[in-house]
Amino acid sequence: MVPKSPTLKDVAALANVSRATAARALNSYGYVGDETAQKVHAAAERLGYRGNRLAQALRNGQLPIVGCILGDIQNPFFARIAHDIEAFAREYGHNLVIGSSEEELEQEISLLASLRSLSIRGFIVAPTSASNNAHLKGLIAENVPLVLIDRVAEGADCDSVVVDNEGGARKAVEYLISMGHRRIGLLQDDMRIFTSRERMSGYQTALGASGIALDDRLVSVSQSTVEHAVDATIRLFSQKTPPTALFTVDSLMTQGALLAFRSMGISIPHDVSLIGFDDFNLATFTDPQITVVSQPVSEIGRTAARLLFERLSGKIDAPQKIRFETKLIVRGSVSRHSSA
Amino acid sequence: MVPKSPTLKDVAALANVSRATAARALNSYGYVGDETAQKVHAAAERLGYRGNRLAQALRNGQLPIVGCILGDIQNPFFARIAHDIEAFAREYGHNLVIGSSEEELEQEISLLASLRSLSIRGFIVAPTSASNNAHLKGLIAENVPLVLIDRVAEGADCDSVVVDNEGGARKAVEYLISMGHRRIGLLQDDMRIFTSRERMSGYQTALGASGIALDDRLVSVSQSTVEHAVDATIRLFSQKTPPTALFTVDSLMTQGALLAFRSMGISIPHDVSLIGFDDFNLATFTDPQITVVSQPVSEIGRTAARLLFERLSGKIDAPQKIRFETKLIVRGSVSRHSSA
DNA sequence: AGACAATGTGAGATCGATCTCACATATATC
DNA sequence: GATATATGTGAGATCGATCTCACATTGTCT
Repeated sequence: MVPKSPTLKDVAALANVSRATAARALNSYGYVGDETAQKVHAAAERLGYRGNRLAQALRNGQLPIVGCILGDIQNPFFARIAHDIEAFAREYGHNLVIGSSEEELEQEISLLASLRSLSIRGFIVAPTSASNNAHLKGLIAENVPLVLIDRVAEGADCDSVVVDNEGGARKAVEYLISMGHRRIGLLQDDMRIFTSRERMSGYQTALGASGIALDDRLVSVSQSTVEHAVDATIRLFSQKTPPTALFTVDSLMTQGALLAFRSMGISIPHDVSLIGFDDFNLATFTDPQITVVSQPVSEIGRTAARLLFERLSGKIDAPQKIRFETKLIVRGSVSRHSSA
Repeated sequence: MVPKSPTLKDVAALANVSRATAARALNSYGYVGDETAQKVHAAAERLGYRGNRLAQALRNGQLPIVGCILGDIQNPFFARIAHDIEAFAREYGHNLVIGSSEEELEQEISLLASLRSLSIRGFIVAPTSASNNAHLKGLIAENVPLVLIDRVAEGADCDSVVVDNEGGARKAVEYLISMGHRRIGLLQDDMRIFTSRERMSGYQTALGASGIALDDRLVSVSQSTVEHAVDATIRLFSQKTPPTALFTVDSLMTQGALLAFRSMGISIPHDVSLIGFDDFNLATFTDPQITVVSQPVSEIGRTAARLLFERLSGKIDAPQKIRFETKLIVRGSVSRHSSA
């Protein structure tokens, strides 16, 4: 029969002191005699005492855990973000709980409630909906440390880290237009998502500025997986007069578009030009190399974590809203389009 | 000033009953009068009472959280595993804490200790070291629910989910040999890692069976990132007599190899044949499409989670050691090598 | 009517750590 | 020597929920 984990009570008993004295000795606060402290440490060592952070948390009102609710950890962008947040949290003696909203509002709400009831210390959330955010406002109203990442939510006045989605998308589409394209397709995520709205807005603004009419037939909606993007791309390019260029709103969709073009026998950039939002591992390997709107992924997660831990350590000034710039990286997947 | 979260005490006071009665009403156990139950539920509703799982956990001795310690969440293989475990955990009312060991033994030990002191319910771990595992044996000895994933550890007698690394690697190398290759390179991870050892063993066994002498110059060690793999591949192929084929032990290394070959002007499969362990999103997109040893990623995470939750629910029979088969998927990155 | 079981409820112990207050002793200052 | 401060320690309250035991009432069976 394996004994239960040693508790402070056990340490105190072995050291022949009270629990309060043992606590003072182990945590170096208040007054403790030198000899007594040594006895307590020796007892703790002998028993293999490691403490119960659960009990600490109940007394303090907070569990040293931060929560991270993203769309899908399988998206390399979110995986990188989670990785950086976990590394940051670890440096501050915290652990990271992850939850995938899977872009479902109810699931996001449920996850937040679940983690709230664990009394975790704070949240980094990529909101599923740009507009349905009473649950986020509720957290803010209760002064729960919260940082929005990758997306913001209407009326949610708290720290946030995003990139210039609209500007990045606009530059991409402007570039395609400057290369002679007029029928530019858009591979789009759910319009409830902030980044989709912003990137769509950039797409529309660029077209509008060039006097090109919006054409709904050139926009295809896909969930953010390679598989869904393959289908959406095939739908888009099976039309009678398909686009001559495609702009995709994340790297999984870019990869899905590549697979779809291959299966359709469409050559890039000969038959169709392609620009994707967000860089990815093999973007420089594919033939041709993919032109992308890159975002500073190495900064986003870390900055969000820093903002959160600043809140956790008591910072109370106005919410910080950080918006990183993007950069159009011109590689080889765009060719000039000339109409006959 | 925002009030603190309502507690059971508040609910009991509003309903004019004791805390015990309120608890019985809200959790549907013991005897509670109908009218009393209604009053308690109405009070809870009115106060927005959501409970404190921290206090519950202290009383029960366990936090409804499971921990997942993998190498690096950015590896798509681990991202998929974490995703599936989190989804499974959520169905059982648990949350998932992740920790990246970053293939550092001390970090894995520290993470495990950290999570132990939170009294979380169980662990799924991809051990950093095949042989240094006293910390894992310690958990097992204390009957902590533990499932090893992707790798096992010597002497750690607990549930595990792996694939046939040795067999998969052997098949890959046998295939290269059958295509006439004799100088077969290996892009390898740290040899402390179980999967590296196994895949190396498969590589060696296949060469040995064909009477081909092992050549240390054909083995390059890399950490499991695209960047490191690029460097390791360049080192391997900058030799006077480089390999005519390359076997890489994970998908990030495969991608790194591709990038390295591009930068070196090496053509696949014309100049070098390539087989990678583990499939990846664009393996069928690249030109040529990459031949891979595929593992059932959609099964691994879920199976590990199922085993863990079976333990959590009281299963006490002998540890289950599951080993999935792999499959060689022949695509276009291997060509026949004929010596002049 | 009496015995026994079912029903309903509240008080307080418990989980394990932290913290405060009370008490005792030692030291410093006037 | 008296007073104030510093030092050292233990008892028990506290966090918030669950659970057990004690007590009271109601219902059933003989």
